[in-house]
Amino acid sequence: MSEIICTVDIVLLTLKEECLHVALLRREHEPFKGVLALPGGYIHAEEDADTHAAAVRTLQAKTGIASPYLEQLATFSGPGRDPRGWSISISYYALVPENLIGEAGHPHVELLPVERLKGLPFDHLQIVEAAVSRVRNKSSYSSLPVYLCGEAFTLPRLQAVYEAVLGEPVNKVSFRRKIDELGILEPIEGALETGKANRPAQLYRLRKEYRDRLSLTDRALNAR
Amino acid sequence: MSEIICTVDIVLLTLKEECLHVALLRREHEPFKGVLALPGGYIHAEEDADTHAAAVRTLQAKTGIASPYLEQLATFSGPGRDPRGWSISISYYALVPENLIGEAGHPHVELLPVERLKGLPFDHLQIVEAAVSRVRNKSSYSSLPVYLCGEAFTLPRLQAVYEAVLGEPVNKVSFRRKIDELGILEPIEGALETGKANRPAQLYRLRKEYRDRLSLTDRALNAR
DNA sequence: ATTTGTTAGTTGCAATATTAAACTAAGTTG
DNA sequence: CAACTTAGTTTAATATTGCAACTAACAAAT
Repeated sequence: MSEIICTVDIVLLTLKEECLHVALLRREHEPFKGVLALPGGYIHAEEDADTHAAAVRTLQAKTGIASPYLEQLATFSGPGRDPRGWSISISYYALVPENLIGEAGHPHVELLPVERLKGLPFDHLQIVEAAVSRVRNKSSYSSLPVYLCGEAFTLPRLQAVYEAVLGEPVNKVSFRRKIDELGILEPIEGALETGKANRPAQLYRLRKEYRDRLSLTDRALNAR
Repeated sequence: MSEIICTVDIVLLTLKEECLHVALLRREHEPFKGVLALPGGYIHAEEDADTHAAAVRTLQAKTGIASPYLEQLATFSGPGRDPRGWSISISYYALVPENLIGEAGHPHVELLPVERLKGLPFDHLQIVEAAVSRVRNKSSYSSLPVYLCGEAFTLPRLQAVYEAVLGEPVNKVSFRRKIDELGILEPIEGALETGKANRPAQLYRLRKEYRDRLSLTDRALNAR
């Protein structure tokens, strides 16, 4: 009955040079040994409390990155996607600030722009595309992109992050109003981003209660 | 490695007496023999092209219903959800008009209101709640609820369906404008809903290109 | 045949939301 | 200290929404 191969795959996304990048690793074993692929691995029934735990464990083991925003994306399946046989991949996506990959991430993690990816094994291209599409969609009516920022950031920076994810400019006044309505940010008292040749910007941080919870709006931030 | 139990479960939803109902069946085998549960079953690796095909097959076999709007919901997993061992349920949700369950559906299908469900085995309550929540959310910015209507329906009827799903009244003028913008409907030439003691309403049908594709708006139909 | 009641479908307008453009604020650089 | 640059706010125009009132078209009652 169940000679089904059960795995998890993680689409770890970050913003690098104002473009979404996905973290890939060279496979250590066959099939596709040496080929760049999504971090993933078998579910360990003895050890994992559920597939989310399997994804957390796998991401930590393969990339060194712990507890980012991690959400289930979808399950991909079929007899052809893995040459070893009928397989299931419960895929997750994660968003992290770029510096976190440099600091906590293993040195062999490679970041590639999500546009014009090619040569990915299995159905990993399809999985990445689904993740990017999900992130773009969700970003237009939620606080999702804040997870691409670090601890502290300015509103102009956050706006640039939204614009990079959405792929289009957004109105400054509307953006600030929507972010205000989301109620997710708090100003860091007395902390300004100085050093640049202009008026310094207020630094903000994510409120504690939204560290791993999204905030949603009913009106989109952009025009989609 | 893989003594993992792989199943699909389907949350088949319909509108009955203006309330969302879920289709349940009494389990024929242990565990939970005789208890009302979601239609579901093992993935057949020899036979199924993927989990979507497994869901279609299972739904057809257990309820007699073929090719409704069927979409993947999420994957539920863990050692405790099924007493037989570490298991995975790739769950799907489907929307059908009520009469379809009466006609094509097997006679032992039971429809229960999704509110105040209790006594469901496994984590089926959680799965139903996730499905209902997804449907409510998606309905506010898409054409999803049309799949709860039959072949032909009037705009006032469709509005009542939206209101039942969303759980709140929607503005008539705005509703009609949004539905018009969705571009999913075409009037059935010369077909009016007669017989009632008032002006007859125009009958509409879903355009061919949207029979299994949603149409989305960026502005919600309601206030959420 | 005409009036009454009821719901379908539209129109006009007031209230609300969005956005562009202009403005003020506050720093660095030359 | 004038020039420049970006932060953040204000104002006004534009677009969207939603209420209320309207006309339309039927059946049932008179």
